[in-house]
Amino acid sequence: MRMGRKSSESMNGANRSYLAQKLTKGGARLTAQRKMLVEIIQNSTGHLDAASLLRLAKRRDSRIHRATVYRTLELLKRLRLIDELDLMHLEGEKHFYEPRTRSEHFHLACFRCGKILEHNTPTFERLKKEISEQTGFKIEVIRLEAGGQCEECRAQADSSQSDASRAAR
Amino acid sequence: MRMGRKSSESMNGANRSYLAQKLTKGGARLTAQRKMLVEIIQNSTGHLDAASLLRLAKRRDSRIHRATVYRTLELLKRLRLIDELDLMHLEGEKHFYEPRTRSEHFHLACFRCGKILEHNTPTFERLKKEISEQTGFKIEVIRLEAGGQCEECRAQADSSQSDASRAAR
DNA sequence: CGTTAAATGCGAATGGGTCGCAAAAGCTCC
DNA sequence: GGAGCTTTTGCGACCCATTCGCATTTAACG
Repeated sequence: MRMGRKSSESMNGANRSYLAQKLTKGGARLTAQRKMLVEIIQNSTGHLDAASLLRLAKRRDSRIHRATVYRTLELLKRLRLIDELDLMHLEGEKHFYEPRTRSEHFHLACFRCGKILEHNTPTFERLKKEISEQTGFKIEVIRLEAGGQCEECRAQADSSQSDASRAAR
Repeated sequence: MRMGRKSSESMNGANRSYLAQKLTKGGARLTAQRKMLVEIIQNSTGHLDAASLLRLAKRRDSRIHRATVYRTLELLKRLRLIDELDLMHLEGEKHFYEPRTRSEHFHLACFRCGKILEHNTPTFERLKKEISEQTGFKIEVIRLEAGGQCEECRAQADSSQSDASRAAR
């Protein structure tokens, strides 16, 4: 393919075979673009949207195309290597992505300051189990998101006007 | 305004004052369009998207505009009269809406047959409480959605090919 | 009723995401 | 390690849900 890259970069042997295994199982090919995109996602700290991912990828190889990013995200989603988030549409309709390698958690989006908190409790695990048991539904993907006010913003809000008068209009 | 309507329709006095109260609290005006849209949403059984809502509204008054529907949905969301759902993007990126009058529940979207199940358990309530207690976050909106396979589709899937080979590519 | 700020209709614009196609690159098998 | 077949990529046009700016209309309050 078009990318003259040294295949070292920041991927070690172990990671590579893991990815290769995941990607090639079933017919998906391990292309330079896919390797690069997965690397970027794995190494990123925050929550990436498609446009940011494209921007970062273009820094390594400017020839990569938007469509490839979207197609790769779709693939990784199907393979369960990443999760797709909406983050309560705090920043419009775009989606965010995070690797599934980290431990499970859900997201709390502060409507005031825009901060995204990650959290988890054993009750979430229990809830998932109950859902399956009670409904017979096999959960493949689950997304829990809340919007509201973080602790800091709450403190500020208390000394300001009421929510109701701000909400209407 | 442009709509020559008898203000009776299917809204009774109690509902009307409830809406009037909710809408006018803080400056929002009780227009004929808003009353109509809220009525349609309240009386609808399934999950409405903006386009369906517009279609239904046009049946009552063809002059209502798309933008009004979107603006009203935005308003109702802010006033907490409706919840916005993504339903795991089973049908593209559009949003669905449901009145908050029904009791709380979350949604399970079957990737196979497209069915949307509604469910709830006391553990969900407990989870919300724990989130607030543990993080200090004040939850204003919460959305729990799962995607996977419903009981019926699971039975069928068992006698068919494996998930993995279907997912890759 | 008259006034005035808010809401509507309109159509153009935006923005995230998708598609069809020809060229290019992985994979497989020898 | 190259031929040959299949998947993937780049590309740009396209799609679809949603938003915007502005002139006109209307609800709400006096």
